[in-house]
Amino acid sequence: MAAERYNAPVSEKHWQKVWQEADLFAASEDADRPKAYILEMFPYPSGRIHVGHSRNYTMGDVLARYKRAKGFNVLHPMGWDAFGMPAENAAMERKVHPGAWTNQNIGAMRDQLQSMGFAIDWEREFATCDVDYYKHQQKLFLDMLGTDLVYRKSSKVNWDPVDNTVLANEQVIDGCGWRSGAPVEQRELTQWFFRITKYADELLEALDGLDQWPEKVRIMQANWIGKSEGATIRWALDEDSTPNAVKATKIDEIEVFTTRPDTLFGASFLAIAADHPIARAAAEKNADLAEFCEECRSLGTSVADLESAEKKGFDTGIRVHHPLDPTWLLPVWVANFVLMDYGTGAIFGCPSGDQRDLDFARAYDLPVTPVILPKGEDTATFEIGDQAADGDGTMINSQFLNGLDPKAAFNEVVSRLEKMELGGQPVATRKTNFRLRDWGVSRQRYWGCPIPIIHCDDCGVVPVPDADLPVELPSDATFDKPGNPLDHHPTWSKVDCPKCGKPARRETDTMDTFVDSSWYYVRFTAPHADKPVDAKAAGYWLPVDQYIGGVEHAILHLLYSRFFFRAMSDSGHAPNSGASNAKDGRKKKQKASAEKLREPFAALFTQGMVTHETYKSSDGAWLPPEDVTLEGDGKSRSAKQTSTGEPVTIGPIEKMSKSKKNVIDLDEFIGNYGADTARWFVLSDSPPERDVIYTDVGVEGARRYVQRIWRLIGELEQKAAPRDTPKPTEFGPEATELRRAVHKTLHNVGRNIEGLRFNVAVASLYELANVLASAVQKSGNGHDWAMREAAELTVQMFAPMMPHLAEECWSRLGYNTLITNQPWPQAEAALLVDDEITIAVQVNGKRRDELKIARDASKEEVEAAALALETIHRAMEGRQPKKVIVVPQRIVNVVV
RNA sequence: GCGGACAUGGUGGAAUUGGUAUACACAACAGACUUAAAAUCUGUCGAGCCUAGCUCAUCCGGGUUCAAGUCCCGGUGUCCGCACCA
Repeated sequence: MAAERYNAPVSEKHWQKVWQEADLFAASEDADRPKAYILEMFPYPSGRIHVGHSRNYTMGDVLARYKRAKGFNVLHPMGWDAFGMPAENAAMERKVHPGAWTNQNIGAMRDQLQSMGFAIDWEREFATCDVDYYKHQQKLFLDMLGTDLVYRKSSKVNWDPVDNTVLANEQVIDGCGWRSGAPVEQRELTQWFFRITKYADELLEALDGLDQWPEKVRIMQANWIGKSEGATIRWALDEDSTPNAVKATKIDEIEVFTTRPDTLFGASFLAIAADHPIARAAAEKNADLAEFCEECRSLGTSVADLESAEKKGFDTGIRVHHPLDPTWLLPVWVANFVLMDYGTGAIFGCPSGDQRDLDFARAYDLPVTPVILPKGEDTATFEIGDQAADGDGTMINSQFLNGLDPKAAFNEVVSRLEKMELGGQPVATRKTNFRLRDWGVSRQRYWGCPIPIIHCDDCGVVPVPDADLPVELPSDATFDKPGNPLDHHPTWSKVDCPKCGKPARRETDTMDTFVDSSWYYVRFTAPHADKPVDAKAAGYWLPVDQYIGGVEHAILHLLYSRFFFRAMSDSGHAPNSGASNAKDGRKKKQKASAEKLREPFAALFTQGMVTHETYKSSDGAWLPPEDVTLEGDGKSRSAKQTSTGEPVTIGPIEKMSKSKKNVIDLDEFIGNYGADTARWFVLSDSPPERDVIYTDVGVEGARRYVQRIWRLIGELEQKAAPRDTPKPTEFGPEATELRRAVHKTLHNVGRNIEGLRFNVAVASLYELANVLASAVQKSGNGHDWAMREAAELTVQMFAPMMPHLAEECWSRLGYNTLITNQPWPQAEAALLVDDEITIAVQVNGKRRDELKIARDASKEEVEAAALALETIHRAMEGRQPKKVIVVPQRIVNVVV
């Protein structure tokens, strides 16, 4: 028989060409077939695709090919999230235009994706930096502005005083600018915002309906939205301690938001943000306070930095009156952990009931009064140590609240405060607060979608008229100095006011790239339409049936998209419900509600990353794996640099990233092993939602399987019955055994692909290969027919995962059709169940033996058979069974 | 700091969701084929012991249950997100 090796590079090129010429993956609306929109999060064109990236596209591709075989009309597009900072950095460092750099990267990465043999409709490809894409985005922006979903307000940015430029959080390292090293300041800029908070409740409520999303993502989003029921409480400033600078502002109270008004009698201080108006005013005449506020501001705008910094405060000297006891004065502190953006920018601290407040009180020697007595504690002996009592209990030391539980106390105290007045207004008001903030989208950068606005001295903010769209980026910008190139451009921003005709200025800020990725999945449904959304196409394809991407997008990208999709609908860009698919039963049910289709992604899957060891040379530079030679194994492993022979430090296993150089380039990989091996490898072993570690030996295993299957199919083909041999009416035991294994595997592979458990599908195909290997040695009644069936079904099973190899095998089996066009085979139900099964028999929960018995044996029969076992008797040691638990087809447990 | 996850042999992991723990793969070891190597094939492979068998093992400590890798409570460790990275 032909023992030649499968030549992957040659075959793969061939079949890719065949598919392309047959135009197999072009999608079009077809109301007669159920649709499946499979989408992987589109990539940022960073330059090269590495094996890490290829994993989620492979998963999507397997699903797309599988759904196609199941008869679905599949949309599986690809595009580029092409705006963003790396292109601008490249422009500064290498003097290439961001557009040129980006397009070059896109070209290279498209080639790489195509060499993986993905079943993508390339006709629909676009990049978000294409004018034809972002002009529609400008239209969406304007329509949202028209429906009050967009507005301007002042907001803080990280400012590098040396480079005179705005810094992203990732460009701030230990409070200093990444290029200049200068301490970062905060600056207020007027910026554009999307009113995502308008949808806070809806976005939260709708999470319940996303039952095909991972629970953890829904929880994270719910926490991010952070709905909390509480109250605002107003505290009057004590006149004697209030400095004149504060009095001059006419502010005579501090409003705090709290979720725990019940602990009001445990209050020992108020803490306000460094940017609170009172803090600002007080700092004017207090140099020490001003310095402290400045210190708070130098922490930057990142919440993570703020909250993990040491908790610090500064006593302003100002005192406030307790709302329920005007003679009780509390100090007002400025604290670095209070955020101006959240609530009212002021809190009251109850140290006994909140760990952070307690730590703060202990550090600054503020009083600690317990107000909640935990269950099981005694009033007389209860004391707060270094643990706050933040649980349930009974109110104490709280006057009229004593004896109530916290929930009742909450209502009691708020009701009372609502009736009290301060300056003619109620002292307290019930309030629902959200942690979610409006989405600031202004970026002081060149490489993004221009915000289509004109600023006129007379008319103010003027939207660019539709007829003047698109506002295109100038191609002749310069990148030799820091700051926004659009600001530096000599002429671009100069424009006449569309209203009054006088000279005016264009907005030079561009949009956050998250805007680009918030609606690309809609655009894929009609990428060449002359409006942003073709309502009919969108109505047919949406929602995305399976969205696949990294967990790192669990909150921002996905929440922004959920918002943006709603905002599009509410500003006149809704998908047309009438276009929805009538033939699909499931769709029919959705049709009624499709009119208010609000969720863009019906199902979400978050896949893990591909990781790799990192290597560092003696001078601390990262080294790519191809320049590292490994020696020994286990504890004695060592490495040296191939090119220099210098010793190399083996670092931790980390996510493949360009910056650490621990990437395996896809081209190189495909050149060595072929696309199918790459596909098989990234699907193997690790569950798809978990990280997979790249190792050469793991790849070898995948490569061996490719060759092994190729050989096995060849051997089976040689010994099998000719094509179209009629199915025998009877099969011998060998043939039946083989057929059972094949059909069971078929059942499992389908089930596991559908559940995206690719590693399990792969394992069952490995198992099947072992069965096939022994089957080729056997013969018997009907066995040659069973071998042909086995060969054909096996090839069909792995076709979604290794499509090139499958085509090659299919043609070797004598077909001149494409396996890519074959329907998914149906497993024979009768072969899936065994007549006789093996169940375990336990005594007192310990397995002592197993029992072979007819599948449909009754409980009594199973029990009798189990008790008759000699081993069970021995294990019972003469004791009488107290109880015998029989779980049909599972287990018997004898309790003695 | 806050929020979310994860932890099973030397290694990646499986376990029909509470029912025979360690499927499948990798590595290792032994053997077959070969002048030799590669490739391929076969076998062994959680630990311990008084080895026809028994005991102990799913990060650590408790609990629920006839039965726990799976559920509950308390720890430890690792990873991810935290709003201008994409």
